[in-house]
Amino acid sequence: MKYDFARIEKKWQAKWEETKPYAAETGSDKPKFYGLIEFPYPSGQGLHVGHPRPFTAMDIVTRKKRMEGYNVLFPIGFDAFGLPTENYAIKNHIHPAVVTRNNIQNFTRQLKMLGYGFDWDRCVDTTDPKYYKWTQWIFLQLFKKGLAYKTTMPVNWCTSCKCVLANEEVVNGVCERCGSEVIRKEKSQWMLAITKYAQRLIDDLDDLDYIERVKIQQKNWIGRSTGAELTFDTNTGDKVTVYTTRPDTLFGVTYMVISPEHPLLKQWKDKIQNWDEVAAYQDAAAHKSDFERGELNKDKTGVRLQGIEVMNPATGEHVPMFVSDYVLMGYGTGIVMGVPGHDQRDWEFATKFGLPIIEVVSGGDVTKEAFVAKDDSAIMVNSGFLNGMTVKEAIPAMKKYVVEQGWGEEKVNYKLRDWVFSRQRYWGEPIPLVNCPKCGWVPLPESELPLVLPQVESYEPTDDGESPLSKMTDWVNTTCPCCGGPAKRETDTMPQWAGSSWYFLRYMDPHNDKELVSKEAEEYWGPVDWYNGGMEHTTLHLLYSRFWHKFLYDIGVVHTPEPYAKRTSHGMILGEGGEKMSKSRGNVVNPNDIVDQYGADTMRLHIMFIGDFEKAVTWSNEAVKGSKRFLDRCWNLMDIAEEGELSQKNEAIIHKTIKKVTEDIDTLKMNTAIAALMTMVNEFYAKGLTKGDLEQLMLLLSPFAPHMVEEMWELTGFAAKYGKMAMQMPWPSFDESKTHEAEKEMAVQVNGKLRSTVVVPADAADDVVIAAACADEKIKRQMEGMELVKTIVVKNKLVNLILKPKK
RNA sequence: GCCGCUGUGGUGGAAUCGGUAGACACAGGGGACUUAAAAUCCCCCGGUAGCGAUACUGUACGGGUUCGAGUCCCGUCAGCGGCACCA
Repeated sequence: MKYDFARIEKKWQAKWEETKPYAAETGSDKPKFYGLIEFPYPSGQGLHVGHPRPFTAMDIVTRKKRMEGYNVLFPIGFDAFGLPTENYAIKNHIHPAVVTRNNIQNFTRQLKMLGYGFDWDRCVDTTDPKYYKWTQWIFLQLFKKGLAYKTTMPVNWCTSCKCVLANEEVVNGVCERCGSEVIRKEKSQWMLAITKYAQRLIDDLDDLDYIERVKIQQKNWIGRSTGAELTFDTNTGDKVTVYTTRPDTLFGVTYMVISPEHPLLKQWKDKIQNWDEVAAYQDAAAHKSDFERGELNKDKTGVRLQGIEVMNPATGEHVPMFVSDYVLMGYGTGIVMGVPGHDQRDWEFATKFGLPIIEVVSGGDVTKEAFVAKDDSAIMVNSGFLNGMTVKEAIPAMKKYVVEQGWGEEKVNYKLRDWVFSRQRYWGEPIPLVNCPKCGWVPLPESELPLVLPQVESYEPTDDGESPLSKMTDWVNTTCPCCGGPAKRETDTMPQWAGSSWYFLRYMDPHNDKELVSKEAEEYWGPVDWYNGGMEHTTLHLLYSRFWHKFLYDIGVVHTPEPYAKRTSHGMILGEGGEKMSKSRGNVVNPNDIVDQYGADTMRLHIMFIGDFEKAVTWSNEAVKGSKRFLDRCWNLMDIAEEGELSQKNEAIIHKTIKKVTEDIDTLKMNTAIAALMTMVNEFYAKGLTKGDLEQLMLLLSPFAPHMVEEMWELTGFAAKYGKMAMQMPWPSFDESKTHEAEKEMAVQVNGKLRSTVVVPADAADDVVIAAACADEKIKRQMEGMELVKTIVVKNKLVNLILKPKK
């Protein structure tokens, strides 16, 4: 009989739909396993070939876990708020909710076509008011705890999306999503105080089973640095405070620099003799985009503040002060001390403005460039009491001294900024706050949640940077929940990242209308045991959701401080030619086409076989045939399998393969697991097999090719025999002692070079192996005129004979 | 500039703790079956020399450690990813 994948896949998908073998049971006595994949954004293009890679991998992991006796939660949902849908809606004059519904339907159909074992009854949709009620609820809790605040600040503004962006959404100075220029704009925005959690977000990484590069990238993004804040006296009577990681270089300070945005400048307006010049510089800086301002190798610019002088407490000397845009307002104090001898930026600035350069750490030539010591054993010079110390000694010594003298204090800084949380767009969760002229910002009572997104005529972004909701006067004008007086609703919406920051909790208890998640369900399922997703979300979704989860932990909603016990990441699928798949390149592969031509099981198998899961791989339509061929060969084994239990002749290969597949699935080495299965099948063809042998193959193959295996399971009578589907059987176990062959082929080396091989009994004693090696014809020839001076035997692997010419 | 990762046949990729480099596939070549094609089955497939046994050589490059290095150490080059005027 031919392997008719189209008929078989349809048949089993219908059966699974009906009998729900993937339903997770909250509270079951079995050990739980919660496997999670990043829920997709339901775009209009439908499923991309990139989606099945992580989905299939986690599907295989969870199918194996079920067979190992776990109560598995493997859910799916849709992260459906966001700009592409909104832009499509604007262009085609269809409501975004309608677009979203259609896209979700399409995605659902495609995901079911691939045979994933999702518990569909737990499906969530972030745009469903029953879902975003709780997104809004979490925001209100953040607001009540003072972690959501509104402030006016320069923000990233995408000129094309007409919307603010979080720092994490700006890549190389352009919008992460549309690639348009991002400029800085003063706007009043809702912010979330993620920086309050910076230290915990670093510290708690230590105990998590995340792949190392994710941890490193998160730590770099949070960017912790330790140093000191130093306060200097000025001739105006005001004090200025700087942050430095190198207080030991205080004796080398020859000037100070203040950021153009610093409020102190305005305060000094009357004291700065060249105010007009300074104001002009401030104005110019304000008109530069972040990209222009941050451009590499750019000339240092600045203006000296005439009339302002700062005293260096270490030397008692007065140094000039400048305004320059190389100092950022958002980091440290917005003022830095200039140490041109030992900071390249300061050196460039000092050189340009003719400022003195003092060497305080020896080892370089500060007349040519700043000397930044690579290790901390360089010696301090020209630095009073620090002279002769190494940098390593000088830093703590100076910190201590600074504190004793009352000049400043030790300080930790982070590059992480608070999260800009409002967006001037329609298709997002409304922020459930009301602005009352008397009471200020007032939260909506929780009983009034969800605050449903109103129907509007036009959801186009406005040129004045206000949300489309602002034009809905009926909706905007409301009464204050606090005093009952007239008040206005917040018209900005939440960013795309809001709904995805907690969705994994909703899966645990998706239909609860009383709570975000019940205590019982959360304590049973939490935390997620294994979360796989893309590297591109490391500093966005992954960091944001860890932050929200920690907050929910603090207010007692969840029982663990971290949401995900384990995090792995998959590589991208590239188009033919090794380029990123894109419509414009015309190299996009649609999973539909592969499924139509070869079937879902081939698609699943191939996307796992294609290469190392963590690395990027190039898609090749040609190579798919190999995976189909393998499934055909598995199918055809039914014709040659003889009656009988597990056979003696195949025992070793079967146990070896069970071991390999079991271990490889746990470490996501799906490609080598499949290679091992191929090797076993090749051996079955060479040696013949029994139905008992075939049974083991079917069980091992079941997570990879579930449709075909169930059909084979039925045809070979095992379904009737056990009264279960293959996927419901226990995972095969192996006996370590049976994984070894009775005889081993061992390599024989002479002076480290391979010269021959010999076959000896497994685990043969060293002298037996050496004797066998010396008896080998090829080795005998090598040994002529030589004497054996040493032997090295590696059990079951090789023997190395060290020969020397006879005297 | 800083941090991290990766360099293996024509191609995708395998190689526990340092132990037979190229598993498993794709492509290619040869053969069987067939009127023919597809499918299937068998054989070959890093390079050089040789009919062959075999020998030499080979994991980006240059050194080193070791009985033995794709794997460890030092240096160089190339590519990828992240961060980037963060004081």
